[in-house]
Amino acid sequence: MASADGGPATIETIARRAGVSIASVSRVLNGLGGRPDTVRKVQAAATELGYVPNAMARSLRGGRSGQIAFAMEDIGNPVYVAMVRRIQAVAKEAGYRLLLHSTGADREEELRALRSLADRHTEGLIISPIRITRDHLDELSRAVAPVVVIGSLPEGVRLDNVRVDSRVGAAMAVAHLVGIGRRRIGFLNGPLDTVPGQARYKGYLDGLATAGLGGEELVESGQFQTDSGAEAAKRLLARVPDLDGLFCANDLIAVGALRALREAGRRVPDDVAVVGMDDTELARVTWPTLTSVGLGSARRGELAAELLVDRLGEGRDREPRWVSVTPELVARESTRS
Amino acid sequence: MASADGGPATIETIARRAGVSIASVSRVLNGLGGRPDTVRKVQAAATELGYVPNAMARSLRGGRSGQIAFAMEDIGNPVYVAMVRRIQAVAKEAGYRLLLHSTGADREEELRALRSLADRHTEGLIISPIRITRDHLDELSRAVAPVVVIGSLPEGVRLDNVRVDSRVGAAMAVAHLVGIGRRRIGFLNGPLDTVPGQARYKGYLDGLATAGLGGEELVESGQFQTDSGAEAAKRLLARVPDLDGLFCANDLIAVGALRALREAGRRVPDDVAVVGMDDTELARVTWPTLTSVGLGSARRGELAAELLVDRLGEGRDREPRWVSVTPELVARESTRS
DNA sequence: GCGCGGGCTGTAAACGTTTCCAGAACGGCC
DNA sequence: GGCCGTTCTGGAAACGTTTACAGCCCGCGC
Repeated sequence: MASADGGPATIETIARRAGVSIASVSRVLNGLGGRPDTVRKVQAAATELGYVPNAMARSLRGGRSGQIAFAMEDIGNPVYVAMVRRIQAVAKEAGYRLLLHSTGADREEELRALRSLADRHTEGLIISPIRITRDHLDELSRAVAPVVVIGSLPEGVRLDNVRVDSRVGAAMAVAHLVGIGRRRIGFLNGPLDTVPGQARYKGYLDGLATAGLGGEELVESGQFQTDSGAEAAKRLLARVPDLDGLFCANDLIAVGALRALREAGRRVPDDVAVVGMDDTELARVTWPTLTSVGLGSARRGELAAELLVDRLGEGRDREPRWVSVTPELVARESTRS
Repeated sequence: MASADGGPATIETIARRAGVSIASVSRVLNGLGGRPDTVRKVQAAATELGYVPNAMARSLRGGRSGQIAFAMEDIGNPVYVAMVRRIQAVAKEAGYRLLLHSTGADREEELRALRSLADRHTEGLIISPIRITRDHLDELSRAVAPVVVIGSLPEGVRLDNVRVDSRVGAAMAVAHLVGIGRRRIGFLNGPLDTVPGQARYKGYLDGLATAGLGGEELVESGQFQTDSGAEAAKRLLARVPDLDGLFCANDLIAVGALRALREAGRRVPDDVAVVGMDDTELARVTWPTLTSVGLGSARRGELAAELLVDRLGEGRDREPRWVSVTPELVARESTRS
């Protein structure tokens, strides 16, 4: 139990009570040896006083805060939930606490996260930016502590990086739709000026070209969100009444599309087959359940966390490492033929 | 730009370059006056050196870490997403960072969160425990820094608290089902040994009693999760083939139930009308969209954060405050008559 | 011209640790 | 019993801030 005498116990309090020096207290509490009876006395005093080390003082001296951070766009997107879970697990395993920044894709917020590296609050950062500008990269490379990026980086950037080829993933989605006999395949995308928006758009074109369906782009863009997806779907249906396949740039958009299709009286998959992307928990929950291209979000989170933890320990000076994960299509009811 | 000379700039570096003492540097940087030319010199030096104050040193001296934490059961549950969003907003507004603990309802994990109060890492904690034992309360009341509980507390506990009467909410759900003519109303609950499990169960009974339908309990219990909800629904259907209304203790369970009902060939709402609870984003995404009893999760998060921030500032010594939010039923397709 | 008050300034202490260093205690060996 | 090597110990410095305190300089009023 904590003693009543002026604030929480410190090593000094313990030292006095045990009749030893603060240096000995510190050593015993950190398991660095000591004579058996010294150890006993110190431990007794510590538990009697309900001692808890002051993390701030420890960090100040040791230069380690024991915290890492993950900056993502939006905690509401289930794709990040999967990442956070695994990052959390790896971080905890390695003795780090996890700080979460939900940036809303706001540049200012991302900078706040970077700044907490500079103020020593946070020892390392995992960031998953959806827009990457030259500016961005400069900031990130100049950061005073290790940064791991989840998402594709331009060639030559010297940062640890976990990526997935979502262009290939998008092409897989189109190929799957073609494989079940669809020919008028639309694409609901997020903003084109984002990294994933670009990659998935290119993959969609790749897929059409491979199937010999090129030449006509049935594309609508919006945000990577449900409501926006529903609206985009409505616009596309109005433009292309004989649509029979639909690829959506993420599961949230797909969920919106399913709703819009239903409201327009189209049956899924009979009239229009739908494929989402990210393979989040949502895909198992909709009706019909949603075929989706998994981009290994849990795995990416895990890899990123491992890279970061490694760089904070052993791998302090190793070369930047680029790791990648391969997309995988999970077929469900929305494309049953 | 940071200077190359041995590590990041400190007030000492600045002091040397500006030709003043570290005390003056500190004062200028904190806006505590100084002669105009001193101020100018210090500010110039600080920006030239790209100075960022070391948060650990500052916390050590000032006793403030600028961090608060939120401990919840599972980041995957959308009900917490809503809370986190608002807590985040309030915290940021008041100049605090938010640390998230996903405890998995594990006692050990909750204790870890409490311990980070003791080690001064975190200045205050918002916790939403689903099980509350005497033990729990003792720990919480004994915490060395302010704690706000989201969830109902027994009488007499001296802790800030934000609550919602989910018993009344559950009764509302049943009343709504009765109102559209349902008579064989089932209930899919989470674990009975949790606070929400208890309250919702009682509310279900209240609802039946009010409608004169008491006497027969069509209840199945499981976890507060989708898959568990689907299984519970299956069991209930097997037992009660003529079920025509179903109240689920949260939206995740309801989503599972919708799936199970569909697989069993029951139409919603024609054969079985369904009501969920929490009114999460999921409710707008399912098909049919889900009628759900909202428990003001965003509002509860916001209130809790405000209580905590207040207690960390002005309200240091005020009496514990209990705030409550009223449930609200949002009717959607799953109970359209 | 002198004394006085007010603003600035610098020195130093404090926050609670960890760790370097020199010296003390101890055990074993001849 | 003396010497040596090992193990353990306590004093003190260091981490980077903030802040109490005392001294300085300045301008003002008499």
